[in-house]
Amino acid sequence: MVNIMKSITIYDIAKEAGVSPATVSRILTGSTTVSEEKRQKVQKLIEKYDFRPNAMARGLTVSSSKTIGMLVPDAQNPYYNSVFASCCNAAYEKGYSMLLLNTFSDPAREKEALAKLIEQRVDAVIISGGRCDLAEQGPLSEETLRLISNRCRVVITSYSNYPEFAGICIDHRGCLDLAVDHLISLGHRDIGFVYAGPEYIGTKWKLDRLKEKLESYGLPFRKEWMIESRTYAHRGGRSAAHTIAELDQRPTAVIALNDVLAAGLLQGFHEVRIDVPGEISVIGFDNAYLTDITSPSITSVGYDYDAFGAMVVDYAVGEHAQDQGINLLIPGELVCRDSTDVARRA
Amino acid sequence: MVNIMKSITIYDIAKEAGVSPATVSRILTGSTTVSEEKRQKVQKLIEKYDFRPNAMARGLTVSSSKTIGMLVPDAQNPYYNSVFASCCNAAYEKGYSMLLLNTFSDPAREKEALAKLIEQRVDAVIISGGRCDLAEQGPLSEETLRLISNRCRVVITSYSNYPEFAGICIDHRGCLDLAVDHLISLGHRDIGFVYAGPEYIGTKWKLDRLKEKLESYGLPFRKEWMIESRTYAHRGGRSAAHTIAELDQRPTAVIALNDVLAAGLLQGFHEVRIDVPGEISVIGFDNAYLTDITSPSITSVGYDYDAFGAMVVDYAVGEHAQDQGINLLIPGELVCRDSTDVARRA
DNA sequence: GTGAAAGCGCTAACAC
DNA sequence: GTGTTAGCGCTTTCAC
Repeated sequence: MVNIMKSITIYDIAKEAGVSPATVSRILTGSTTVSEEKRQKVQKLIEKYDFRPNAMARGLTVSSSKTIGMLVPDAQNPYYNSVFASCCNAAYEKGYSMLLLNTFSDPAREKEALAKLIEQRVDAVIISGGRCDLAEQGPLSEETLRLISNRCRVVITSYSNYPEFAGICIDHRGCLDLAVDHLISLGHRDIGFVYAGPEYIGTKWKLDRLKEKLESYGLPFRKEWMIESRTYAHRGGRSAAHTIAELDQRPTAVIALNDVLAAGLLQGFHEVRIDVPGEISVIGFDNAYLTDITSPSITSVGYDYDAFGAMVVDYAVGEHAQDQGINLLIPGELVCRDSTDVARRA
Repeated sequence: MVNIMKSITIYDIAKEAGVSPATVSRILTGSTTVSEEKRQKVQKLIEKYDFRPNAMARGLTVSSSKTIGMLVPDAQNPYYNSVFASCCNAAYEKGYSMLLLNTFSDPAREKEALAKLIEQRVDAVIISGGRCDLAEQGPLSEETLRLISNRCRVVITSYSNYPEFAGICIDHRGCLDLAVDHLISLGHRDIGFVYAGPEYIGTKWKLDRLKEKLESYGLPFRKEWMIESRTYAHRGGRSAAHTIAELDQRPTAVIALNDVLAAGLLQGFHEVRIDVPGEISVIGFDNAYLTDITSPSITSVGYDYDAFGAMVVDYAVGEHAQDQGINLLIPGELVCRDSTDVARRA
């Protein structure tokens, strides 16, 4: 579908101003000094016609589109949404625009989307979630590697084992520490964990760290308190709550892999009349906005999404080109709400 | 920042295949038939090098970028996020990519973002929220109009009073009907409403319709049951619940402008020990994912976001070019959950 | 400081 | 069918 009207060009401006197109270009880019007189004249015409230089033409000559592509499994998901939105803002500040493509974690679609971004000649692609989040990142397929290689910068929002990609990753271990330390400071010693997707880095790191940490404190790491859910959705937390309710000995606090599972725990405990935080404390991760609207509100370890986005974009636009393949951690921040309280033994 | 490596072009492919660039182009676009022999040879080379045609170059010659720009007040907001995500998918199906820009409802930023999209030569821009959602849409500023006019198609995700723009709008009146009919079918006669932003179309249409509707049914439309909150956030609903709790005569059901306010009502009623749905029913709009995770879960009138996005994109890519300036309504869908029940008088 | 001209990578006449 | 060529709208040498 073509645009309705042939739009105005620097030639039109140049002719009317009685200067050369090069001069108009110089004014646009500010590359060289131009006599004040001509600058004025040209500027006036630019405003008169609301002239906007064609980014495609410019991109063609300077080999840069000033766009960044982003691949996410599902843009609807609040987490990816947050990351994307913050990247958008950071990109805007740097004069870039963001293109978003959903992959639905489908490898074929992923490849297709990547190809599309390459065609657009994005200056960088940000890959979020999916295979990149696996604890054991398989090698990139030869195809993907070739598609990417030398064509644009790549940063993944996870820990990167790929020498070609920079990784900006949430400090899952540090986040877990924050959660456990908070619970311990409230007197909890019996701590459970509800999680899903142990093959993913965020889960694995937290689980491993929890074990390490509890043992180092001489606290029990009990198998039956570590509940693997089949889903990240709230119903996973809900059924975990029922499981916990039936335990002979229950933990006094449970950590949920994310806020949605934590919300599910709340629902489940509510159903079986276990009071939160009176009888059991609950803490989540991500500090999603839903933490505020539940009853009780949910204590959560979140992150500064804006800082996250800014960091990702910094790498994407190549401000740290020397650090190819490096990994950076985004620290967590504890936000106390009403779902955690001092431990009370039955 | 330039890309690292000069990428391969149709000329390279053509030379190696011993054909002309035009032939390669023909194969790429499928515009004319090409001899099977040459097609094979070229195809092989395309795969060999993972050649991807430069979209900027193509766009420059065909005057179309195959991209759609979208302006939203805040991409973090779940509603805009949903709309954007569904547009993304719909666009993908049609071979378009989406560019997203945040305006933060700031006119200056809005103009800047619009200019940016124009520079990118997007084929269309989708404007969501902000001034477009006002019930009284002021005339477009001369500047904006000039910026847009004849440069690309525009569709707004609201009712459009602008002859230049198509409007795809949620059927707020129909949605309200659905909510009220549901409550009436449960025996409710005393119905309240909690809302914010009466200057916005979604609010105004619902409020007006509620009055109309209750009166037509001979039901009370009581001033003190119509509670205007200063915010769309959950705390608005919470304080509304407290207000309602102190009423001499309370409604048996309350409609909230959106699910977040409904969640706030739940919190508030919980605090003052009013049982939902036992003593009072609550219903929201948008069918956001949070409706499932609250206790009780929230009955809500939602919409088919995918259909919404598909419709918006259809107009954006000009499949209904003849219908410039037309308005279309997206119907609501009632989703019953646990926050509504039969009316019980005290 | 400024203009002429080449070139970015593609498509679309236009010839053959 | 296929090649030649002229743009698309910009930036950027290279002269002057």
